[in-house]
Amino acid sequence: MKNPRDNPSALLSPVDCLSYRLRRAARLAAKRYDAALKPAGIRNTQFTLLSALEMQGDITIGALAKALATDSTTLTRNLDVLVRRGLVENIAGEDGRERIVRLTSQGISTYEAALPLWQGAQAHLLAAVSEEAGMSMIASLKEIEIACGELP
Amino acid sequence: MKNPRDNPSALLSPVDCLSYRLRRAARLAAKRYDAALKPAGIRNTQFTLLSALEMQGDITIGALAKALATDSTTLTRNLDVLVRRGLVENIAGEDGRERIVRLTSQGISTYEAALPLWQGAQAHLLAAVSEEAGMSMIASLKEIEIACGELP
DNA sequence: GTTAATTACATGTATATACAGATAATAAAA
DNA sequence: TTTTATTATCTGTATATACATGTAATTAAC
Repeated sequence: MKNPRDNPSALLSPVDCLSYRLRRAARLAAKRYDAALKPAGIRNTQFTLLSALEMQGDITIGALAKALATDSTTLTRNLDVLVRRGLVENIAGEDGRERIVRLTSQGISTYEAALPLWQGAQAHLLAAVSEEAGMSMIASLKEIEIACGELP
Repeated sequence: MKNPRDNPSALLSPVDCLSYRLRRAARLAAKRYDAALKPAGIRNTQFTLLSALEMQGDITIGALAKALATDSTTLTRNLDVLVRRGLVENIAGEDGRERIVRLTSQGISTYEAALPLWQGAQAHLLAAVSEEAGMSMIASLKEIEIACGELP
């Protein structure tokens, strides 16, 4: 019985709800990363935005939202926080409807200060879990995303 | 190279941030469960609360917060929503500081209406992922929680 | 070329989340 | 027993999240 389809009842109790377990693990993990990133003055969610902007360069809200699989209205407000703090700036795009965002020099500095802190937290956590929950974990999470993304 | 410790650099790029991947997967999963639970008029987060109350019976905020690994202040407000909707009620405990919560009859009805909807979503998702991302997934998530919980 | 449809983003509203600090009640200490 | 400490919960504040809807700009239709 290697496949859950062979024994679906095994995970059909609400305590094993995939959404609940993901949410719960995400909450706890967020705390650890937040603690590690504290010296840089940002949260793990903000680190994700900074790293995405650092990699992608100038990008519109819509494109970034798609890349991060998040709602664009959420992204708008999350970015506003970083703009207020001077880590991100807006630029006018060719298309008057678009809002192009990029890191400021302060945003780059903050990201560079945060990167080793993040790496420490990531390495620490990966070292604490088994292989099953390490390398394969990320792959499994992506698999879940695909399964969730079947609907529009 | 079966253990991530043997090749830590593999997951040391922010796109593979465990916190980010968990958050992202949790967001997408939540959408699916929310859609499935819509006919019952509750969200997946609220379903978790109802199911916990259904199983635990009368319980204080603090005890429930510990069981759900959530902040008690968060729980206070999340429960308030359900109290406003008449699904949960408060009772005075022996200890004047405690607030004991329990399902109302309407809360029980809602839970019973939601349960098969939830089971459908859970079964659908489990059927869509491989064994690696199914049964072992939950175990891996719990392992991550343990790794995250090392600190107070 | 003016009108209609689409697109990109912002706003209103609501929930989820948690830290810091406040409040009230119980327990411990003196 | 009065004071002090602890405990349980709530409130203030801030971020994260997304749906429904609004607005402005671009494109397509006519």
